[in-house]
Amino acid sequence: MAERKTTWKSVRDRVRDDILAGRFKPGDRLPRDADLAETLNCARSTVQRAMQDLVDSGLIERRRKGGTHVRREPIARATLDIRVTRLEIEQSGREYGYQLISLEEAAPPASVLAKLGITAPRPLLRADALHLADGRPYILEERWICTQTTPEISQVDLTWISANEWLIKNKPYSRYELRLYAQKANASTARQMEIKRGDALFVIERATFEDERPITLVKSFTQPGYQLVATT
Amino acid sequence: MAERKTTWKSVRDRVRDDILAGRFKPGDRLPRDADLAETLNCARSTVQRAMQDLVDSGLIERRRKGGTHVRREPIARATLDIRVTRLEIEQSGREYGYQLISLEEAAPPASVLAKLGITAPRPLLRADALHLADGRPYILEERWICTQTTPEISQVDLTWISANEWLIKNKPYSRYELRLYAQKANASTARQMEIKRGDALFVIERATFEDERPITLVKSFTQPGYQLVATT
DNA sequence: ATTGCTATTATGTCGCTACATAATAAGTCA
DNA sequence: TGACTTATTATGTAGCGACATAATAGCAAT
Repeated sequence: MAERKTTWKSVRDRVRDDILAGRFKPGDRLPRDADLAETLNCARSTVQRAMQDLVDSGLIERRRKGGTHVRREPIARATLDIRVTRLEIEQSGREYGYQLISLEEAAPPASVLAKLGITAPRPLLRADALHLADGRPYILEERWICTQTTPEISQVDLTWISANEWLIKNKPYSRYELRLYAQKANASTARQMEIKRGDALFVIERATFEDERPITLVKSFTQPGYQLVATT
Repeated sequence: MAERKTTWKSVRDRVRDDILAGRFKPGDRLPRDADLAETLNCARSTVQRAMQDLVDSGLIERRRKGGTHVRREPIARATLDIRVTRLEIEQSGREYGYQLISLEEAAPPASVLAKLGITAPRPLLRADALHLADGRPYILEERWICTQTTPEISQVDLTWISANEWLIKNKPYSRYELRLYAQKANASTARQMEIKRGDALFVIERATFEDERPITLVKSFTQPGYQLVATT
């Protein structure tokens, strides 16, 4: 009899329901953890865990002494999983192919330096490559690699190994920044991806850092129709 | 003396560093929580919290009895915060404007029904609107609203209130699906957004549900140059 | 050999206590 | 009155113990 147990998730769901049902409105103050624990007949640590989860999901705000409040400005928070391109293709049942297009040391444009947080202009290694699914262009990547922080890359034969896979295995990062946007395909991109010039491309741009030191910046131009899906 | 304390975050960082530095390779098994707790001189619950965080960030996998392993296929996980358009504009210091373009009951295309999980074809309420920043088109939204699950919407004057804001305040959702992609502007979109036909638009498509019952599907066509930024 | 029960192992969850920390309010002394 | 100290309040973090649960291994009966 009685209910089986009070898990922190059930507490979270209950509080969330209260908020979503409007029993607590944006800006309202929620009961203290201790009180809630008593009414729900559980320990405060259980409530605390539930509340922390709601903070992470962006529904509430908590301040010491100030208490817990429903966020005034709700935000929708979603999680994106970005897989390695090879796996993304293989796991969808298609055959993966990789092709190095060019590899050279070059002076990056200011925008690239800015995104990597580099102040003094310096040449970087640029590697362009194509990921193929069943032999057809799937993602074109334009990559800038910091030779200063990753000198080992110069000894790797990127003709066969994707820089991405090498870096993932050999150069861990502690932080990264993602930028998502749309761009028209220019002449050379269109040619390499076998699409029409002017087609709308979804671009995933990722800059990785290790301890604030830049490692690499990669722009992935995806085939028209590509979608990134996220769920709550 | 001795070190001050062992926080679960310090444990997490330590384990993460071990993995990133290659002391544990993909697929390797990590020590049991209990052992780790002993060597680090802390409680198992502290280790457990640290490990759970690493699971959430996609670095490791845990299975009861099976133990903790470094994920073989690393995934990059990022969190996106999607704010209400009005706030996004206001917080960037620009003036927000809203304009209803059209409002009518219509038969949605199959793709819309599919994304909302509706099997039997039925008319939905369609509301198109424009969000303006400093008087210029910023986001064009094309929205389908389930009148069956949200009949109250028909009594709201959407000429002045954005359907988005009304729904957020009055119709909570428990789950949503996000789709991000790029699309060429067609003639009418281009006209409404005051851009050129064929321009590459970044599209944010969101379907919200309450308890698996569909509420609304909205496609937000963003002004060229729009970027979505996520950080770890 | 196959099925079924039991033991083992490692993680998952929860309660309780204790102390830390941040924010604020109240009080105190010059 | 103003600056400093102290108390209060509510959340944050950690420890420890206990039991739950899932996955596996081992053993036993047929």
